[in-house]
Amino acid sequence: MVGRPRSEQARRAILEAALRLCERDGYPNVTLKGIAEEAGTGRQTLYRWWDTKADLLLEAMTDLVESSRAPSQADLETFLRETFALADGAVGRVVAGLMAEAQSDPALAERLRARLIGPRRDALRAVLERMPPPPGADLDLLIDMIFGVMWYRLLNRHAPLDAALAEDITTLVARIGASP
Amino acid sequence: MVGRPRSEQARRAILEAALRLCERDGYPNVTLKGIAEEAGTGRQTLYRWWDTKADLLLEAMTDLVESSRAPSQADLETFLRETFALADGAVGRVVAGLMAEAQSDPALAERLRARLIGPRRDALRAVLERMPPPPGADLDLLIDMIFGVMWYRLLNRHAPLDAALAEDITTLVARIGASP
DNA sequence: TATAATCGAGACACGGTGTCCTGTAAAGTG
DNA sequence: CACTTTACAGGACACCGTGTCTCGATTATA
Repeated sequence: MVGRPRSEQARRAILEAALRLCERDGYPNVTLKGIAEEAGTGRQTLYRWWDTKADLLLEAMTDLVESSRAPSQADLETFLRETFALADGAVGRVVAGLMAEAQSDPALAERLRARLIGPRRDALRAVLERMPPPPGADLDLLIDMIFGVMWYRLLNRHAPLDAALAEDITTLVARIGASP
Repeated sequence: MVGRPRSEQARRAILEAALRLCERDGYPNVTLKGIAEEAGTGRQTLYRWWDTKADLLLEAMTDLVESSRAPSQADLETFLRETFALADGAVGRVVAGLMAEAQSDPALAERLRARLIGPRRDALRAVLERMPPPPGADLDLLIDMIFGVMWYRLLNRHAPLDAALAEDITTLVARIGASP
């Protein structure tokens, strides 16, 4: 086990090419063949390091989300506004594509939960617990309802993910906390 | 414009074959070629009447949902329990597959909203408006949160869609209605 | 220098899609 | 009873993305 080391340059070129193509053509229209050509790399190099297109984009997404990590010390409305702003753009389309693909790939579904969805749930839980006063209701259900709205709108696109939604949700959560 | 009429027998055979294969292999693993073979029909017959696999399954789903239409005169908890029971089985998997495919097919997304999601939203709205007392909060947001949980769990599969969830949501909605 | 793992590049089989064609069957019309 | 029109089952075909394999060249360690 010595050999030539993995080229970090090739890895970055591939991930950046994948993101570029996702923005231009949309996640579902991106192919591994196209990524290799856009990155100027051999196709085998992709298959050596990632199992599928989804696996590759999941790595690109985690890199991107972790780099632009929100302070998370914020209050609920700020947290939601920043989360929705991220989800409303190209990142949201890619993540929606990953969720779509996870419907036919249980292993991807597992990684998606572990690397993206789980951590975001933990972050929202921390924000809710720090609220004055913390809502008395079942926190898990509250998280499901808040992120449920986000995913529902992200996938079904019947309404926007904007600052108004962040405000409305915050108001509603406050009402729940205020009731006996 | 006279000619041989469309074979209702072939139509039913195709839709039933599609549902059978979805239960056996899962929606994403079903192919138009496989459906034609299972139904004992020519492939051109499928392409003549449906544009895509999703289009075909959407028709099968609407047929099925309309045939097993819930009374909808029920209270919120009953309505949710019946809805979740339907979504928790094979129907839910197919619908999740349709939503997944809609991420790469805007026309399908449109039909999905018009034929399945929209009507269910209307039904839930009617139930909420009939509640004593009707929740004062924004009904659209409430619908988004309730069906949001359902879709979130249906797609992400981190928790079940069961009677307990129906009860918890009903309790939470009652608390919202009780607060000023 | 020898070994080992990488790199870009291309060839290949496989499978699903969507179109086209053939011969046959079932309706309406003269 | 012909004639026209459309649907039917079945097969052939090109197209495209996937995933595996091979090749010679490159870049590290021992």
